[in-house]
Amino acid sequence: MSHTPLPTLQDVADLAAVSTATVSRCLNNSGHVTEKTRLKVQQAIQTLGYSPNFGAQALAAKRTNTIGAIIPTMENAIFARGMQAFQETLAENGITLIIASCSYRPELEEEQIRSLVARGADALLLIGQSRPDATYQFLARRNIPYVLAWAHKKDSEHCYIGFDNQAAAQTITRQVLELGHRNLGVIVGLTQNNDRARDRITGIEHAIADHGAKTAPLQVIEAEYTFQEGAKALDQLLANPTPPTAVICGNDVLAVGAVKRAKQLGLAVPEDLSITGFADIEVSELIDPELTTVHVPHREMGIAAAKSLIAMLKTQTPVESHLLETRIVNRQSLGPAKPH
Amino acid sequence: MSHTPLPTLQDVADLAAVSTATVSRCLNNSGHVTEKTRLKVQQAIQTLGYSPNFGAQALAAKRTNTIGAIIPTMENAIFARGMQAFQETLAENGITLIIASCSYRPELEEEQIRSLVARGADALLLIGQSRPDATYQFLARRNIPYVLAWAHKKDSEHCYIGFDNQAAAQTITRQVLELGHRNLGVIVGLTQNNDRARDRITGIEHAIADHGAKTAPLQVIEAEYTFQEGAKALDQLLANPTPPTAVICGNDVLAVGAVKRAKQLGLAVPEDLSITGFADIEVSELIDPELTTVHVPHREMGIAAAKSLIAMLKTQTPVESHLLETRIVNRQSLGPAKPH
DNA sequence: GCTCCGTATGTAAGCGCTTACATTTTGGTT
DNA sequence: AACCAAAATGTAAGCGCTTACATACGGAGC
Repeated sequence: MSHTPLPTLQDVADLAAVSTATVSRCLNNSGHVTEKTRLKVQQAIQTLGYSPNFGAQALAAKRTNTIGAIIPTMENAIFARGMQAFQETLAENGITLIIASCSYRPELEEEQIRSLVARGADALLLIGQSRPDATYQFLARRNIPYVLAWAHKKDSEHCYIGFDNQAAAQTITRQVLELGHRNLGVIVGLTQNNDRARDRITGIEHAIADHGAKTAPLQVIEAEYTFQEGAKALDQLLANPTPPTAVICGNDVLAVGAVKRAKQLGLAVPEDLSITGFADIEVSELIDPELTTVHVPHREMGIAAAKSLIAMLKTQTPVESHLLETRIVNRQSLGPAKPH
Repeated sequence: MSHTPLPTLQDVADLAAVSTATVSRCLNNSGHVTEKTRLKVQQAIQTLGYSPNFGAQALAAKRTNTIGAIIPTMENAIFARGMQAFQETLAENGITLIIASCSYRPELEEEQIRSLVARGADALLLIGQSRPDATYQFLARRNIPYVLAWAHKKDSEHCYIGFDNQAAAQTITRQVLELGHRNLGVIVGLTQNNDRARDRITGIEHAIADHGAKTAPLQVIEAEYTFQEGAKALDQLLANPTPPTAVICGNDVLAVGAVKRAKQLGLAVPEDLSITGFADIEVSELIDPELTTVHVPHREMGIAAAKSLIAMLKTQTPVESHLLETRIVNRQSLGPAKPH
């Protein structure tokens, strides 16, 4: 299979009998072109099957119309729906998304950030805030706009597009306490490099402090975000001489794993043990009993993040943070504490 | 925040007191550079914080080190693990992955293919084979290598990296028949634009024909790949005056939805109704009873696809198809037919 | 009809890299 | 010490676009 070289802008210009500048102006509809010539050019593009060369465009225009996102994981559904919406919104605006994942490893995230920037990403979406100052400086140095999603912090220098993890955890914990539970267990992601997980623990602690009732000491287990780890964590919690009557999970994946394990152990959920989740991803409705969890506005968040980034790119100025609301979805896995 | 312009290759060359050609050779380690000068250059790159300009690199080298993948959906986990492995393997070879999804819509896929190529994808991964000739011609015209994953066809002009959907479906169906089931239902994805789904149905039909036993007419329901649709499809199947005793699903998501629905309806799985899946994704072990399903070598497939594409790019010649094995994972959702 | 001005179009200079080809250096031979 | 091939390095011509600036054009106002 031989191939004639692909047509270039020049070829189009020649065929349409105009200059390359005019063709370029048509392509980027940057105005100042008569309808008549626009048509001529369009015609030429059609017949040649022309399509601009990406590299040349990027080099000359100093932008790639590419936005990068680095998420902790693609393996489970936590970020899937949000990213989908993010992508769709970008696509509507002619921007391509490149996703990388970093397995919750900060040094890998750092590497991915550099790689995406080297790849020409015009802007970035990052998850949460905890990363070295050097990284933020790097982005500032290159003048790369970014938003931090899945979290929120008031009066920050960064642009957050997310929700208040602490408040959300606090709310669901309050509800658990109001149902009479006084011995709580917590299963949460590895807090080492995960500010969201830490915030959720803080929220739980605050709820307990605020409520005032005398409670057993809080038992916290950290676990990787897999069903299996959620199950193992539950085992640990139950090994305690006074096991909790309610387990608050920092994540639906963990919660669902815990529910499954509880059932295997012959515990009725929520009669013998209440379990709550966080995120409201699809599986939470799959498991029996269905999960009572914190609903996170995945799609809204993705859409808002895309819009903010696009605005930043257009105006070259920072954009306000955007706080989204979470709410409790009451399904079946949370019930009143057994009277003793 | 002002910024001095980013350092260029020339700056590095100046600082290291060599020519730009030498720096470029270091960067692409294309040999012919003394260790001593390599070190000098490395040094200069370090102190300047230099990073190559993507557009310029792409323009000059006529390649972007980018590979595109267009998958039907990111919303559920069907392709997640395979894509993760694909990505990792590409990354090891310095190649960036851009993923797009097309929601099982062919016209959208077409658009995405063009868009990824326009963005400079050097090669593509596509799912299955069914798409217009024009699309394949487009790729040939641009000389873009591609592989078709998640499927396999002997003696094809295309390079397949996948498994035999028909054979796999046939095998699990045989097992169902051997357990005495004579009235089978099928829940499968929308076959309209999904050759894998069609192949699986064919496999089921062949198994029945081969087995020879007298069976009730096969009832096939098509459904979108969501838990809810799987549940609805089961309802339809059970509405039949002689409902099936075993339901073969073309997909774990559908199967899991069906299992959940069966339990809601008070049917014991597999005592009252057997249900099988296809894909062996994470949720299949989550549901109770755990799903008996067809295990698909997700990661191997992703890795093989990456390697093939890389080889094609390097040698500029086609690469052999690669058939991967599936196997049945016997868990709990398939049991013997009730004697009547 | 002439001037003036706003709008449409053309000209051409890069953008920062890769690479074919030319040139210099190196080190082993005689 | 002179010679020569092989290896290392340098030179410079693009790659295909965008865009600042220059120019051409065409209608309004006098």
